Amino acid sequence: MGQRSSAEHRDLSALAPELSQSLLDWWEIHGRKDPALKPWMFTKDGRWPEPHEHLNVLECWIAEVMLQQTQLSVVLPYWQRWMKTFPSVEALASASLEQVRLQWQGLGYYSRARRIHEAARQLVQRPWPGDLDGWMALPGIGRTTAGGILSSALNAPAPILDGNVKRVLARLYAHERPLSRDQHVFWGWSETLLDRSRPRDFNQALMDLGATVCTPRRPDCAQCPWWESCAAYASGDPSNWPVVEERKPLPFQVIGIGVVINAAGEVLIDQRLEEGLLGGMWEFPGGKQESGEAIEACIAREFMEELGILISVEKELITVEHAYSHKKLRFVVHLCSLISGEPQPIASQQVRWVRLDQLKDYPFPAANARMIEALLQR
DNA sequence: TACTCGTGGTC
DNA sequence: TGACCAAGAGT
Repeated sequence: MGQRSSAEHRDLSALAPELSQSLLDWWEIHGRKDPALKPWMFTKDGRWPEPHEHLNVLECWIAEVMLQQTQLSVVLPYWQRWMKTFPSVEALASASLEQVRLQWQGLGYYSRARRIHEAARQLVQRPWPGDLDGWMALPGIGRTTAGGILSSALNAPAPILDGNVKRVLARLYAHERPLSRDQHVFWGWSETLLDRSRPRDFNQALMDLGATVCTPRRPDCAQCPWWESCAAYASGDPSNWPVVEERKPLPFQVIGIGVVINAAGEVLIDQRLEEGLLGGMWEFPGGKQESGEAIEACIAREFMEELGILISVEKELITVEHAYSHKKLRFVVHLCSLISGEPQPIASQQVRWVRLDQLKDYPFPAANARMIEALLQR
């Protein structure tokens, strides 16, 4: 398969009005228009908004960020709780980053929480953005999120390009390269097809189509309003699109973790650096096992290197397997005792002794939450 | 461009 | 049951 230029794709711009109409007709009947599913998309009296009506921009912004790489059903309870805790941008801006992280705990991609907090602190100091570039200048908001906010809340004519839309477009045009490539081409298609008179409804319809009909596996083309125009359908097997990326196997590592308990019954935790994996989250200290190294030796070494203390490593508490986006880890967790030294934040932001009943006040990543559960049930 | 950055649903 | 993949952004 050689290089293809966008000029080799069909030009659907002349057909855009017709495609938009058939998509919106489908959406009126089959779209995910349920206030229990995405409440930020509805008016306060529970109606789908008319074209001239605006929605709560804060609610849409928070939802759009939470929905980055995260499924609708997962986001909903987080969004509900978040809007009760931080009902205004002032409430959000005046909250501590720690409080914000606690609300985000379990959602993943934790830099999103830090960036929302930073954006809120900017927004209470100056007027809110009025256009795409203004929104994109805020931390954590890229073109899709900005377009989502503007089209959802204000019905402004801004295109979007999320995973659903990319898949639909890749099939519609039978694009011959993986979704990670040719971003400008996909953006051009999304903008070409966008219904300028109903951008809110159109964008929602396009995403709903991808999520419910033009699905990754076994697309239900019999229900698709665009089947007659779809190049992938015409090819005979639409599931051949999008073209699959070649994927590398996840690297695997064993991590030794120590739960040090002192005479007062307190446990030692540390806050990770802001940069990198799980930035700013709290954890039980530990680190990578080196080749040929016993796990007990690994844990003792990590505590000496990263906290400057000597510990004795005792019995195992739990082993947790956890897959991140780009690596797979096995955490082997041992109970430990302090022999000598005062813990120092050598490789972390801070270290702290806390009682077991205080652990719930600290944001922990999912793998650590399982360790805490084992510790509390011990 | 290519890589990092989480977690849970789904088959 | 491991692999794929979600309303992507930042660097």
